[in-house]
Amino acid sequence: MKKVVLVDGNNLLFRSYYATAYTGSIMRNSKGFPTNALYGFTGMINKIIAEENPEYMVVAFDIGKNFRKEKYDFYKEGRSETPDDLKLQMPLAREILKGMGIAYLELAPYEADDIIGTVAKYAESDPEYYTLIVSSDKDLLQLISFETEIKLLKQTGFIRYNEESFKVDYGIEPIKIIDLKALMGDSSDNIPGVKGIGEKTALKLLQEYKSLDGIYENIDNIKGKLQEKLLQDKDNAYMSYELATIYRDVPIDVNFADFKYTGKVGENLKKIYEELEFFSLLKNIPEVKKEVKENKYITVKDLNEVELDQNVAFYLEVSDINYHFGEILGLSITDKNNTYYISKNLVQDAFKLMQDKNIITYDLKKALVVSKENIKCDFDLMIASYLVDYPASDDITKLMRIFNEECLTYEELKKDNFANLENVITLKSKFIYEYSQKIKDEMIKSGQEKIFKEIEMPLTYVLADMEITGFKFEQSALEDMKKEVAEKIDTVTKEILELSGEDFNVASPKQLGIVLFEHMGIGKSKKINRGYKTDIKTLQKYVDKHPIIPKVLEYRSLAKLQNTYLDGLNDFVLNDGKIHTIFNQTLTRTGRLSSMDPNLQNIPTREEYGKQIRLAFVPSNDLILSADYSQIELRILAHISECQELIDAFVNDEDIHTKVAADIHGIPESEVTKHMRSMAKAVIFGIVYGISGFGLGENLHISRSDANKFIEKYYELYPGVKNYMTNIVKEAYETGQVKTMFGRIRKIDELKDSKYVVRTMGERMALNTPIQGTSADIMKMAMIEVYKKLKENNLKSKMILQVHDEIIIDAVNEEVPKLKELVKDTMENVVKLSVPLKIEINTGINWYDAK
DNA sequence: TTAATCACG
DNA sequence: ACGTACGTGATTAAC
Repeated sequence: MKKVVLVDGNNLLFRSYYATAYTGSIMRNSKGFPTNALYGFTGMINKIIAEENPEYMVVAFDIGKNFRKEKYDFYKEGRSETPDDLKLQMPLAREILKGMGIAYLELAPYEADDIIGTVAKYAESDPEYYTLIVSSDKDLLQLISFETEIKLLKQTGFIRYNEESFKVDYGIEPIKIIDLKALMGDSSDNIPGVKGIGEKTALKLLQEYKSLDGIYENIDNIKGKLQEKLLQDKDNAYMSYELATIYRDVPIDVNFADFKYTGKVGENLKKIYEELEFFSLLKNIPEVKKEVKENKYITVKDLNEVELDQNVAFYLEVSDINYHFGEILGLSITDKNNTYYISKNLVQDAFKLMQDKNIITYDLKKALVVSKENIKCDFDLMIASYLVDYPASDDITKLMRIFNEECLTYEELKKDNFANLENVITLKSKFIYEYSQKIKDEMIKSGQEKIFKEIEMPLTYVLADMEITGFKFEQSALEDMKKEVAEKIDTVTKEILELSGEDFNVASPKQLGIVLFEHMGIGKSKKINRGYKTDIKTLQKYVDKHPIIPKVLEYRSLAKLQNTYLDGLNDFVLNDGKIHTIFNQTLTRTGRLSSMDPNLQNIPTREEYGKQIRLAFVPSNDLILSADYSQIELRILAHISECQELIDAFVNDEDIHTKVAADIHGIPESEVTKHMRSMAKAVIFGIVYGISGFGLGENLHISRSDANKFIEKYYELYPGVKNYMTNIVKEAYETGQVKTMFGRIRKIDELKDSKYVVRTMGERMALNTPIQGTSADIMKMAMIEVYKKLKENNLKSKMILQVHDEIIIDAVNEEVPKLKELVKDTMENVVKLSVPLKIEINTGINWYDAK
């Protein structure tokens, strides 16, 4: 016997909706889309599957006009209109079922009941099937038969009726539910029945006279008021009979093969759950094993048998996303004739085989770092993709997806313990071979070939070397600090709990907000999503209000130090005693690098205490040398805006902030106070970011109008800057993009957005990107030059880090004088602007001292 | 998974 | 009336 489960879909949706809607606020996703009915619906469907384990399953829905309503327009009258929030969710219920691989049926003008009745009828005609109907609607009880059962859902739990148990409970045949309804009516459907007869009387009558007909045939045997009522409403009774009868001949195709439930989940289910933010359900989706694509390749046994064409693409797979921790798993090479799979023991030799070829790949830096081979490659598809705005993730399959080239993602590949390695990497090298020319053409067409050839590709080699070299990290240098911080956190936590008079998690912004702003009533704070805002800026306002505030601030900074740096960095120290970061060369929208695992570009320096983390960053040679560009972004602003006043100031090596302060106040530089200088500094930085009067006011704790005056004055004094800002934004709107001095492009789609906030953000990006991006370009060029000269001069000192406007060199003592000269000269002269570039160099026995 | 917070240029 | 400074990464709590 095969089990067919028929579900009343509408019933489930309504139940789920009203189960939570009564509170007034229903569950929605972050976009405000209602999700309560769908959440309950999906949960119930899952529960039915788990409890019933169906072989066949169909969910039926009401849709369109209703033939009962057409005939009797009072039918279901008085029922309140389906709420919009529920209507919105209905189509998605169908989508979820599709995703779950469950069949559904709907056909106007029939109701879900009729469809269920029809399918059940088909099932009854075939002895192979037996049916279970799931609903909370008692009307459906009329469908119970020897082959059909009902799981009648109750507020909590359910009652399961078969023919026998139904008879025991009701004392009538299931089909007599119709007669019962004809007598007692149904207020929810506005079926009249016989006035004055309820369930009890109706059942008594039916037990005695078997049916509605039986009752009227024996009407003379019924006495008094009851007879009167029955005669009075006879027409209504028969009409109600008709309305209550489920129509079991709905013209639908009933093919049980279509209803087969396999448990196989469709790919879109994940997307729907993500969209609805059903994270708990997401976790329970059985992993869809993608079909492994048919793919021809040669598994290489002996490299001597491989004859490669001059143009080759390769892809190297590594066992960990953080390739410093991974090992080579295998290599694939594609040329115009073949694709080869090369197992890991042959990889090093395979690179030798490719030595004199024209090589292309994806993620050259990874290959350089992991193989330690000197691979001469002049086209990295990852970098070209980055420049023309294709996905340039460390997982090439994101890019492949764009071109509909299906391939297991790295995560999927790894989850399976790399079982499909050969297939996957051969697909990847083939993809690189086939698509590189197209993306290269787009890159050249965009005018970024120079950036690609002269900056990004050479830089890859420099970064690979820096990553391989690493930064020596002396954990022991932090031992005392670690102990001290742990003790301080302990004390401060106790103090905070004592001052507040309650026990809570200080690290929880939500709990902290409640304690400070509700229980202690320290002040007001902006309400955000999950509670009160408790960031530094907010807390700072009340720093003198209550002694708990400075303690919380202290706790925060100590916890940060401990978690991120004192404890966090240790995980990244390899056996060589060094930290090897990964520079992401294809991530930022401005052209900057980023650093991760760990991020070495955000090691503390602003606060003296945190700065001591840098004591642990030591040379593996003799000294740490730091070379940083002084005010490079402002110099670039002066250059591209052609603002003569600013250019002159830089040419004359003036203190730019003092000069601006003096200009704004109309006083000689000698009279500029510290305060005036720092205000001017904030204004200047604000300008570079495209600040508003409001923002500057917030920042400087001055009124908005005063801030506006500052900005106005600034524009008046430096009209070139104002001019630049106007023009660059105009250009950005016209072309949809901005460029750096060296032609790096950033598309700014935000400018096309309909929302004002988004557009103004786009304008600020347009303003800032040419400045930040040009600075990034200059730094990259400088790094390439410095690297080249270190090699040319056979110096053993090594560049190990870049922090946007600063490079760090692990220096050999006797090379330091030469090094200082070489680095300063190279970095200052890497490009010629209308203002000089200025380098400051410091050295020390660790990173802390090199300042 | 996302939000809040905080570290850097 | 709106909503308010560019570019990043790591950690924790909350959902």
